[in-house]
Amino acid sequence: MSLRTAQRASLVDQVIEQLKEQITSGSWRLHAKIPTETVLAEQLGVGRNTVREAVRALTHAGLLDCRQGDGTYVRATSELSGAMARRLRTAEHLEILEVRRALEVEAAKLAAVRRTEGDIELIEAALLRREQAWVEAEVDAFVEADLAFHVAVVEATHNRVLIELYKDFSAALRASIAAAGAPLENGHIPHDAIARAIASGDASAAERAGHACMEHIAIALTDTAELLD
Amino acid sequence: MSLRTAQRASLVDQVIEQLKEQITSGSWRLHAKIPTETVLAEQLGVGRNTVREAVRALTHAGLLDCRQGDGTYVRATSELSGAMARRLRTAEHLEILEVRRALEVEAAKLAAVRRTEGDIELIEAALLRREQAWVEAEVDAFVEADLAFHVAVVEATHNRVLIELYKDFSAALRASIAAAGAPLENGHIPHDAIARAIASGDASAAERAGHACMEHIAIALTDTAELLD
DNA sequence: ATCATTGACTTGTAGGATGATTGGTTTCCC
DNA sequence: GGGAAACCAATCATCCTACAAGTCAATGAT
Repeated sequence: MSLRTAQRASLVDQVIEQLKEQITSGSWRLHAKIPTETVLAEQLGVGRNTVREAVRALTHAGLLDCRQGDGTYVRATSELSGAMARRLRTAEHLEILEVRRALEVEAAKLAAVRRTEGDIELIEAALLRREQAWVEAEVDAFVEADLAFHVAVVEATHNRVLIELYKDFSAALRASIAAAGAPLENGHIPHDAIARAIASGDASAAERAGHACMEHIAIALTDTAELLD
Repeated sequence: MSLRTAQRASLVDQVIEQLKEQITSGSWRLHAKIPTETVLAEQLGVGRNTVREAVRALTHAGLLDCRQGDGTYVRATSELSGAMARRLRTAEHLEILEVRRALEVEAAKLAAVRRTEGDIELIEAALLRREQAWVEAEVDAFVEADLAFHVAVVEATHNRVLIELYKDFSAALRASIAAAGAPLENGHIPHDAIARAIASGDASAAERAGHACMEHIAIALTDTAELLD
């Protein structure tokens, strides 16, 4: 047996896990204020120092944000999204797009094979919201629904590593999109072909549709870049 | 060690910075035992709780390792992929492989188009080291050269986002491989086809070779999994 | 209405007390 | 002498109280 792989979870580590659970599960939303240290200590049945050490660890990891005299807030929903956001901010759109292509095309392919009925429903619901926001020209709702669609596709792969990686990525993406000003011309990009291919379980069609989608975005990107010149 | 009592940042953050400084500067080497909490508190002129919170933050980040009743040791000299490593530790090999496939196939395709002469040299050098380690049956050197090869391919894309993402990923991968015991049967997997396709600038050949490589690994994985049953 | 004051609440820091765990030392028995 | 058990000191783990410092909103005087 290997040396100390399974060491007894310390109290602080348990608290860290529970706090992370609250964040990732959505019980504590982004920018929400979490209970005070005293309350948390009571609820979790541990001392305030234990809570503090856990909160400090998550603060250093970028998930929480403590303000003396005010409270503690959720800064990010995952540990990587903070670092990722920093990274993406200085990156070129084309570079980001190439990574998206890598992840999303593979995701579409896998999703076509593994999707459940529930996955299909989620994907189509997001697609519907996306189109509705498109005809109503609601930028925020459109971006949100667009990201929700892609996340739903990735979740249909049931690959936890891929899902978490992509969620971090898309969270950073949202910031990037919002900062750059969302180009609503992307509305006509054929997302429905992806959804259909996944629903029908056709992996190669899903791959082709994913590639086509990314190709459209690449073209839209270069178009807007030319417009800005 | 010098101790300052500036007040601009919080005390804990200052202590975190000073501890990190000791680690990255090399004053505390890898696997070295660091002073006890009490001593650190005295040296830094802060309370023991402050030291504890700082140590806890670095422990959670993967830089330190606390052992009750023994002491605290330096576990790593950089926190680049602490979160990623934690995540991959609980993941299935197949899940990780699917993400690798997504990133590496796209990387091979892009590298075929963008590689410079220098990239080709690095790739082939890594390939050479890999084969040499294979015939000499040196496990550590083989794993190192194998990862170096893939990193070199990714770097040939000249996509900074992809490069950093993959580097974090592969660093975590190394730990995972080392923990699982490297299956040296993977030696026969055709990496040279990827290298040739990239050198000749044939993107679709590179894509096919990348897929083939991942396919081989997948088969090797399921084989070893069956052997373990 | 405006603005300074106050007070409640919250996080930041300090330090002590006690328990749990580890590693080394000593002792004791054979 | 050798080995095992008991012991002890060092260290981290947790909890506690106390106070400092910061924020925010209600209060009340102007």
